[in-house]
Amino acid sequence: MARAGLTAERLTQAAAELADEVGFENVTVSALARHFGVKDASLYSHIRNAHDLRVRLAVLALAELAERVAAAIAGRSGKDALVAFAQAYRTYAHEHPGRYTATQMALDPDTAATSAAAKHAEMTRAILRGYDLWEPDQTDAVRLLHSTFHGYVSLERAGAFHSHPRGVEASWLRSLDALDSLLRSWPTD
Amino acid sequence: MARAGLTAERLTQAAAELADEVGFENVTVSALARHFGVKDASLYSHIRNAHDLRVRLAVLALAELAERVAAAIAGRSGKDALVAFAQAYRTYAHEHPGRYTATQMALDPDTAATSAAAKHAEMTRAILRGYDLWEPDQTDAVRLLHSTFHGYVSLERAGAFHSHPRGVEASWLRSLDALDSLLRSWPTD
DNA sequence: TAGGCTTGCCTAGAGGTCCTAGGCAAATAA
DNA sequence: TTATTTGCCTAGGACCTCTAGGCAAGCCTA
Repeated sequence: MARAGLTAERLTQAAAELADEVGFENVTVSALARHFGVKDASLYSHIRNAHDLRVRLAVLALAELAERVAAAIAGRSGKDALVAFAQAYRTYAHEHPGRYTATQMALDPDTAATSAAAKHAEMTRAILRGYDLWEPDQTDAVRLLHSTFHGYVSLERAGAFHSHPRGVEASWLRSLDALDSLLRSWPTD
Repeated sequence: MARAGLTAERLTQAAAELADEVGFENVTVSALARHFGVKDASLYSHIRNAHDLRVRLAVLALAELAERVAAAIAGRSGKDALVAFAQAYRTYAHEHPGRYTATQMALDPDTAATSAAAKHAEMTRAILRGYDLWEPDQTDAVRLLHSTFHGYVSLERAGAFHSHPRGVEASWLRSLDALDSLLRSWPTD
C-alpha cells in the first residue's frame, strides 16, 4: 500500500486551495481527507484538530498577504504607496476569498505575534512615512486605514453594496483619494 | 405531556440570546432544542433548516441595530449625528457580539431588500445631510463610513489592535474626528 | 360534552463531521 | 538484517442535521 506522503505543509496548502473554492467555513478535516484519498483519522498525526488546521491556514494567508503588500509598496511613497497597498490588499481578498476570510480568524496572542499579522501594522506604518504624522496619530491612522480596507472588502463580499447602482470600483478609488486627503490634513485636536 | 409552545419568533429570540453567549457559529438546532427541553426534530416544523434559523437571526439583529442607530441620530446633525451613529453601532456590536456577527451573513437579495439592511444605507445618508455632499460623492462617503465602522468593530473583536498599547477607545474617537474632518472637506477630484 | 381535525412534539433512523485508541506495515536507522 | 519510527488504517463514540411517520393535546363544531 503506497503512502500518500502527507505533511502539515501539504495539508495547509491544500486547505488554502479548498478554502478559495468552497469557502473557509467549509474547510473540514473530512473534505481534506477526501481530497487526498485518505481516511479522516489519518490527518490527525499531522494536525492536532480542525481548529489547528484553520489556524495554520490563517497563518499561511497572512504571510501571503503581507508578501503581496510588501512587494506592492516597495519603492513607493505617499499616495502612490497608499493606493498600491490598498489595491494589493483588495486584490488578494478577491483572488483568494477563502484565504482572506482565514486572515480574520481570532488568533491567540502567541500565534499572532509569530505570524505575519504584526508585519501588517508595520507596513501600514511605513506608508505613513510619506505623510506628516507622528505618534499617537500614527497608530490611530494605521487603525483607521486597516479598518477601512478590511471593512470595504468584507462588506463588498457580503453584498452590502449591491443595493445601489454606483460602481463599487469607482467608489473604492474615490475613497482612496479621500483617505489620502485625510492623511495629508490629519486634524490635530 | 405539556407542550413547549414553540414558535418561529420564540426560537429566533432564543437563538439571538444563545448567539451572544456562545457565538454565532455555535447557534445550532440541537443547542436550541436543548434550551427548550425538546428534541431536535421538533424544531423543524417551525424553521426550515439550520440556515433558515440563522437568516431569521440575522434579520432580527439588523432590525435591532437599525432601531438603535435611528434612535441615536434622531434630532442630531453634522458631527453630533456622525458620532452618535458610530457609537450606537459599535456599542451594539459590543453588547451583542453574536447578533452582530449575524448581521454580516450574506443574505439573498430578496431577504436583504425586505430586511432592515436597506435602512442602514438610508440612515448613513441622513447623516450626510449635515455635510455638503451630493451624488455620487454621497454614495462613496456612505460606503466609506459603513466600511470603517464595520472594519473597526470587526478587527477590534478579532484582537487585531491588541499588539499596540495605545487605547482602542482613544483611537476610535480620534478616527471619528478624522472622518468628520474628511466629510467637511471631501476632495472634489 | 363528544366527536373530529389540526398541529405540536415525539421516536426512529440515515448521513455527515470531529476525534481517540490501538494495529499493521512501510520507510528509515542501527 | 533487524529494530525503530512513522504513516495510514480500522473501529467506534459523540454530536449535529434533517426526513418520515406516529400519537396525543388542544381546538373546533354539533
